[in-house]
Amino acid sequence: MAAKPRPSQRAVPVIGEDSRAGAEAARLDLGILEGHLGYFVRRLQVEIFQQLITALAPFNVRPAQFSVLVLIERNPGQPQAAIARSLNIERAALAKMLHELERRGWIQRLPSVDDGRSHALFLTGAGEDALTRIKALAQDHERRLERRLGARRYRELAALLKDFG
Amino acid sequence: MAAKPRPSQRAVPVIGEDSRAGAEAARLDLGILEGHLGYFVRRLQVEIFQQLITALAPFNVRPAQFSVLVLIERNPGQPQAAIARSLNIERAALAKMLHELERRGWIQRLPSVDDGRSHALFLTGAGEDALTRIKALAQDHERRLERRLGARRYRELAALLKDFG
DNA sequence: TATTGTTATACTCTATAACTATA
DNA sequence: TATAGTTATAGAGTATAACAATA
Repeated sequence: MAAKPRPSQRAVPVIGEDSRAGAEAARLDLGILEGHLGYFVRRLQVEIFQQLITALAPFNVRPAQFSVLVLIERNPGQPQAAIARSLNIERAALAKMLHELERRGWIQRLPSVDDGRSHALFLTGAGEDALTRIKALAQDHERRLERRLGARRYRELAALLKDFG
Repeated sequence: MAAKPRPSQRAVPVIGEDSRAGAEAARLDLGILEGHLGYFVRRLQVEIFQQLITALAPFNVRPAQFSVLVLIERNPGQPQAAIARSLNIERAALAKMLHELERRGWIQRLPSVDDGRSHALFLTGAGEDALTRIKALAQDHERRLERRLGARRYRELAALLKDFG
């Protein structure tokens, strides 16, 4: 079928309500995607992470590494499994990540006194120093995001997302 | 340093306002992550996509493939670059994805009449049939998501995310 | 010169499975 | 038997660079 499909090449851009000056490229019709929350959540998440990665580039830290460092700082002595559960990271992935953070001299793994199987995680002094500066960069990023979204939208989004856990 | 770090193994779970019955595992203190919108956007996005992937599993379709099929259906004859731009997908990644969709017999690439470099994209009959059913599964998923978030929160989130473009 | 589609590479993430050592 | 940590693998997503054909 469709041996001779109509070449319905409509160069007419289907733009939505957003018709700013010099809209660079034609936006296509999103169809049913307009009704899918996940599409918009994904786009926002990608934009935020791209900017966060750029913001943390001076320390070559990825968002996931940042979140692990923060949890270790706030919950010293916890085993890997607890960190992994709290952040929804696979144990295997976390182990690899911790090797890298240990190689950089930012974290320590000490044998747990309670449980011979587990490691108690701590930041080193260098890790604390690095994280202090990384957190400052992350806060700058967050303030830029707040400006980008507008203070009201930022606040409402945060409230909606936080009380759904 | 920290030759003898205090074994501050506090098994006391730091739980927030969410103290449901049988809170399975101790939630750790998220620290500064509580103030980062990206953290919560990411968690929601991961949950939505995991459920969507499960919902679309009968057709072995990934979210990105789904969005490409929808855009081709709604914008027949468009070249690959237009799809890639609209969905924020790399041209190279889209080319690979289209090969797979073509292999399944869901899409066609015809030489563009306007531009010798580009391919005009169309769904095949089989592609239209598949997409009709895939969209139904996606809609079921969306209704589950709406129930999961609550109708009010779902509606407010959608409104906030859609008008930020 | 710039753009379209393509191939190739690399790196991250994610998901599994299998293994050890402990519980 | 279950759990903690490790290693290995495979798949998907993302980001680049390079190339041929065309504009």
